[in-house]
Amino acid sequence: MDPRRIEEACLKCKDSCCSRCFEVGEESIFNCLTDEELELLVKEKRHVHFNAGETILKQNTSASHVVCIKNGLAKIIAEGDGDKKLILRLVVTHSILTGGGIFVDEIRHFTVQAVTEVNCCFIDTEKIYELVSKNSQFAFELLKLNNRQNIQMLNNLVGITQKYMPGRVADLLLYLKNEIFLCNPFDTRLSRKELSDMCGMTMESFIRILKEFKSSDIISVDGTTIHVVDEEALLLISKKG
Amino acid sequence: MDPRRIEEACLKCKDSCCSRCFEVGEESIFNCLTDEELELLVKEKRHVHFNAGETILKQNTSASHVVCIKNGLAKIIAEGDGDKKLILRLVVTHSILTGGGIFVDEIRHFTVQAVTEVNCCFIDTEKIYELVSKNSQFAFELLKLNNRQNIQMLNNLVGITQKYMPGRVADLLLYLKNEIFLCNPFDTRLSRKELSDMCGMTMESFIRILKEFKSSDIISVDGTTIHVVDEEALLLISKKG
DNA sequence: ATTTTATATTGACTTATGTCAACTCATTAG
DNA sequence: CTAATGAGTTGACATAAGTCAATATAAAAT
Repeated sequence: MDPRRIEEACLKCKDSCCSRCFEVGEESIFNCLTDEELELLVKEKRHVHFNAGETILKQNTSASHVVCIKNGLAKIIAEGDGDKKLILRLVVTHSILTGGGIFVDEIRHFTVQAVTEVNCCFIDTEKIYELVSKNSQFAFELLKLNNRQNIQMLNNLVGITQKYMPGRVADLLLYLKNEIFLCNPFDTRLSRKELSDMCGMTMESFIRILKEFKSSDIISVDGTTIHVVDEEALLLISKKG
Repeated sequence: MDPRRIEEACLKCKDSCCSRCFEVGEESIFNCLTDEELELLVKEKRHVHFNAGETILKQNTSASHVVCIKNGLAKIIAEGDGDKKLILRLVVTHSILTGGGIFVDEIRHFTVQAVTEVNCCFIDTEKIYELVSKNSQFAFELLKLNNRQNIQMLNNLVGITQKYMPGRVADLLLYLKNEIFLCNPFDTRLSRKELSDMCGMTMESFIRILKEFKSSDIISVDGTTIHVVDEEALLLISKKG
């Protein structure tokens, strides 16, 4: 099939097609799809733009779509009773959000909110089901994705239950630097409250620990920008508890 | 294919075959398999017996097999640094353990230990891969299983980070009664240390809360046997934090 | 520039939870 | 039968972390 067919099928969102939501050569669960399958995916998908702060997916609503992030930064929030929140992880450019329970109860188990501007596609869950049954490699990729999230959450759970606050903050900083922003002075765009919600503690506690790290010359902070000066020290703090 | 062929292929473990590790009509990820596929699964699987306390799977070893529990009770443990442990959940008769990261890094991310006597089958991971590519319904079932575990862990994570100890103990008791033992005075077979490791707190703290619940006539306890007297009260405590 | 508003920071204090040590109780070993 | 081991229980105390209130800073609005 001519690649231009795909282009054509996706007039509204131009280069935002899932086919090129990912760089050439980049790993993606869509790589394994044939042109025909890709067209099936693309045909009815919708491209949506969100401003910073807007809610992309809301917890407890029905999981009718899978979201594929073309560019931007978003946070995944588990909303508890009251106004208690836990930010599970961040999702960046080129991520796929299956949304928690698409194969179980078709309900979203978390909220996703844009941190920066976010461009993404909404893909009908039905299409995903169809692809799983048509293309076993795709099923495999989805299983992988699921597994990875499972492992990440497990590590999170162990960290949060077994480490003291400095260890958790160290883990957060390492996560932001090495897994999300991939550069060193990095601008989180996240408030102290949001950062503290990522390691399950109060904003005040988080600030105090950040201050400790600053005065120990482990990091330097300027607004929402953080510079990891002594990564070894962070690794040590993470290990020790 | 004659069902007796399967029987024959599984001489050593008789009625412990995956085909009948599950009651007739019971939901199982193996239900969707054809006789031929079932034979593939059964042909090289091995039936293993464990005594109480024995380790079935060990964290950080390579995930070469999937385990299917024919009968018995086992606990899933995430081992942290030092001797810190977190019991993630229990697995009972008719459970399947995919082991954390079979599709990602082929490493087990948790330990599984027998609480009672456990009879189970070890199925080669390769066979699972083969079935995923052959039978899309099976892939679907695996995705479901994965999703369910993901959601359970998410709820766990939110509970542990956002609830005070009484709420977490209440959740544990409700979980044991309604999801694991499915009867009311139930014998957990678990020590106080193990129970406390399930809700991420010290044994001493756990005992104190259990005492509170006893003196409030919410539960009664006899050794490892617990009787939930006032479930409404537990639900209330769980809600309130 | 000045007011307003939200976020960040700091300090004083409270409390939930962990730590340590003593003691009870049941079970097993000698 | 006693000793010994280990789990369960309790109390006194220490501390990590949360709460509340005050202040500082930055951002936005007038």
